[in-house]
Amino acid sequence: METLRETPFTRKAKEVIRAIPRGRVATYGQIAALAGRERAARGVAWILHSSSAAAGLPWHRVINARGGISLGRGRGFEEQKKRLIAEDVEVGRGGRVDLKRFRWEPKDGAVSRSPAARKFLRELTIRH
DNA sequence: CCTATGACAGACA
DNA sequence: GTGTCTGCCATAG
Repeated sequence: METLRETPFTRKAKEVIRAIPRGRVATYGQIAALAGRERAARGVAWILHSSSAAAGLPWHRVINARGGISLGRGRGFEEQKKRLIAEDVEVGRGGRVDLKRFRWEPKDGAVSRSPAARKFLRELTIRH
């Protein structure tokens, strides 16, 4: 695990992650979009796999776009599942979470408004 | 500048 | 549903 360098992106991404409420989850791509970088999902993953940055963040509320826990068995999967269940998020076989029910849907003001964030929120509304 | 490395996402078979 | 492939991006050397 490396130490993370503080940049505007990492700062914003961490802000977004901190804003995820207890009992809800967000995807890597969602965090990236809300942080203003629609396609930087891998950048978000980089931030989280760097323990120095994950410390103090509700990292367990971040899952992949398929609604699954991305950590491997024996490499954090069990811990993440346990933490989610502890806040009443239903986690099924293979670490599956129903995004339709547990995805965090930030209201205006919950997160800074970048074009990417606005687009994400708009598309989320359309899906409803 | 260049290469390597992901807790990714989407498209497609 | 699974497996593969490709594009993408931030960050570290």
